[in-house]
Amino acid sequence: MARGKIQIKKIENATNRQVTYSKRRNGLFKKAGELAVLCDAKVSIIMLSGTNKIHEFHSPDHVTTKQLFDQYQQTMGIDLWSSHYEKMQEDLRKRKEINKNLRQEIRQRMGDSLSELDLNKLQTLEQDMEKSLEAIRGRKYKVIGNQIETSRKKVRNGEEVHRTLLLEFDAREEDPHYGLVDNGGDYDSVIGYTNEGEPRMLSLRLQPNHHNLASGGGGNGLTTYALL
Amino acid sequence: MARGKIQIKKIENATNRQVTYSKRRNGLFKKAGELAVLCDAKVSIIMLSGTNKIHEFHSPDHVTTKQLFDQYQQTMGIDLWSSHYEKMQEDLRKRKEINKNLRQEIRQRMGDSLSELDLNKLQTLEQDMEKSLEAIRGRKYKVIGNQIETSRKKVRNGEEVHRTLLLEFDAREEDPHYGLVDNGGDYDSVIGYTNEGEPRMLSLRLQPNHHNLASGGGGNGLTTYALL
DNA sequence: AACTATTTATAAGA
DNA sequence: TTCTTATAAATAGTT
Repeated sequence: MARGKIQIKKIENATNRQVTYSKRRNGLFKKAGELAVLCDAKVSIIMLSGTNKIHEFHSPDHVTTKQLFDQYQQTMGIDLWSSHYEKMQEDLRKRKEINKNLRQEIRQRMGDSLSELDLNKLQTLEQDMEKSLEAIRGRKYKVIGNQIETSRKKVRNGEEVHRTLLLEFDAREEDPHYGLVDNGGDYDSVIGYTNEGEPRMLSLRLQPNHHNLASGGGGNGLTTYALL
Repeated sequence: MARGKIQIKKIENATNRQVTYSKRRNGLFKKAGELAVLCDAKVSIIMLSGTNKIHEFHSPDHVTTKQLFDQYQQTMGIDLWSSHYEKMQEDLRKRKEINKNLRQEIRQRMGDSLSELDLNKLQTLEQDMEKSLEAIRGRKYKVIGNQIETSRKKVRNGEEVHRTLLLEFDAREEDPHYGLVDNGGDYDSVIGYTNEGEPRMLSLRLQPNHHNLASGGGGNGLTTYALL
């Protein structure tokens, strides 16, 4: 446009290109500003240079890019980020709906909000609940059973410990040198229980009832003791 | 800029302003296009005229406004709508969590996923369910009761209609000129039922049983008829 | 929308 | 970058 016409195609010389970019950018912004004033329009220009630098022009009404975008949307009557948003909003909507239904179902299963159910549905729900209640009771009994089993094992374990202890007592009586043996056994820990921090001591005398000792091999050699 | 310099201030003549807007807009867009090509830049112009019409220019790389905005954000390293977006995501997250919990609760109320409940919770749940089941049963019986009541009323209504009809038959027999009277009464409609489109006719003879006719005032004067 | 006198933008050089 | 300046391009007022 001056000192010779140029072809409108990419300027290969980088420096030259940069200079032209700068000059023409100024020109463009100046024109934009004039246009905005002359014609009472809002003009925004956003440019990304080849080196990814951003240059913006906004006529006084626009001030910020966000304002431009907001106004753009408002005027266009669309939501530009709806592509992002719409899916999200749809998801949100569905989830709200599901949520509502789940709550409703729970309420019905809790015995509220039954008025909207007809006889058939009530019948189904009742049967459903009976089945579920059965399952819960079953589970409860299973848990109780497990606990009984566990405590039974603990008791048995305790008994075992006692028996071992008593056998040892017996052994000591018969062979006193055992009295100094530290066999490292910690029976308290075996039954998961310690007297630690309990200064009170319980002393007791145990008297074996030997009525079963004769049963020999195979039998589990139960020995019971009576507390005196 | 031609045929006389102009002041850069709002053109008061509306037509003139509109013309200038159009001309200069074209000039601006042309310059923008040239700049984009010459300097390998991305240029977007968004204009809002005084009459709120939008005009846009995008160099080929930008194509859509959304792309421009996306690139703008990317290059600026900011997310203009993160405030919107983040709130939404947080909401979505919460709702998913609630949803999960609701489902879990329902599953437990349905008798599944009980393994994570201890005895205490099972006990509570069982009692809860019993109470709910009671409520459901109660509601069921109420619905059944209502249905019975409704059907009883329908039957009673039907009986009433029949009674009225039969009284009329009696009246006609005693005073034959009623035979031509169209009293507009449509008993079928009273019981919500029409024989319309049913060409078949049922003729029957009715014989009043007068055993209650003597009861006089106050009594509802019931008369029963036996079908012959 | 077309014309055109004039202003403005700007390419190349400094 | 900025200035200069010859020249291309844009455009205000007119038709």
